[in-house]
Amino acid sequence: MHAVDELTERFRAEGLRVTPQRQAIFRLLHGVTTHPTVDTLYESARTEMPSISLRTVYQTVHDLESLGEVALLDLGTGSLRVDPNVDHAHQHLVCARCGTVRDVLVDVTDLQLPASQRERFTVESVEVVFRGVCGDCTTSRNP
Amino acid sequence: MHAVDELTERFRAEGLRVTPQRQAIFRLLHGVTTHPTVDTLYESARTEMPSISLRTVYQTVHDLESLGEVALLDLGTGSLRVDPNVDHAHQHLVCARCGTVRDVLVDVTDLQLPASQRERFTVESVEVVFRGVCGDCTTSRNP
DNA sequence: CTTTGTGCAAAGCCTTTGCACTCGC
DNA sequence: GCGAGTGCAAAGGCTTTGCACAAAG
Repeated sequence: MHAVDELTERFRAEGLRVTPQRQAIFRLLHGVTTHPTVDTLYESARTEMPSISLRTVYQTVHDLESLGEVALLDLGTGSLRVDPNVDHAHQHLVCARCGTVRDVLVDVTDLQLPASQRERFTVESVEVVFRGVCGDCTTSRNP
Repeated sequence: MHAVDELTERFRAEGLRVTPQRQAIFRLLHGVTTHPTVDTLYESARTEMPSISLRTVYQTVHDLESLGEVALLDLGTGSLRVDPNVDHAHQHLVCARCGTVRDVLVDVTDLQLPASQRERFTVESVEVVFRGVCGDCTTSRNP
């Protein structure tokens, strides 16, 4: 995801307005390597801007998604997660215990549809989710 | 997924009871190659058993999942889908337009975590979702 | 000044749950 | 008969939306 001032330019170029609320969200997401839920993001934003509303957070992350600045992931954890790391293709590790999502670089270009399917379905993207247990959960609680 | 009478046995062996409602659901799911939502399944069941409730459908599919007879998928289409095809590993094609889910056989055993991650995350399963546009949607509506 | 963004609260969608009754086994 | 299953309706999460006001450009 781009930095705050670059996002400001991009938003204006698209006819979108840039408010202090939006800039706070830009700042919170920039450089982050986690995958916060919308609610987490909302709570973080509230610490520095107590009156911000959940609606603003949703609208802003959707605008960011439209511009291709973030990806919104539904990884089956019950809520939307914002992935600000959209530059290079990466996949996700999802911990079944704590729900944490982590990036992992796995080359996925080898994954091709069998020839029989290739004419009947146009692939636009491939998502790979590794489900399992993260290191923290393994050490803290044995099954 | 097993046939109705085999499921009946399995359920009883687990101390679960088998009712006409459950058998109707067994019947509707057996041999199906689609991935119905819970609601679709509910509507189908109602045609032959009008008094059945949504709760029964949810409880039954969860019981089936516990026995490993079906998989419950959250593919980001907004609702749970029941996949009665759990025998051999397969992946999914999800149409971004109509939401249809289709199976596809793609060998995924080559997908390994990089060595750096392998000690910090225990993979239990790998899910691959191909997102794109299915044949029906391509022919019926060009962008 | 026009138009988009914001805050609040309400509505939506899907899934889960509490309760009393039914019915397998 | 005991206990799991059922139906109903209500409650729970998370996300979206209608409205009136505020503020960006």
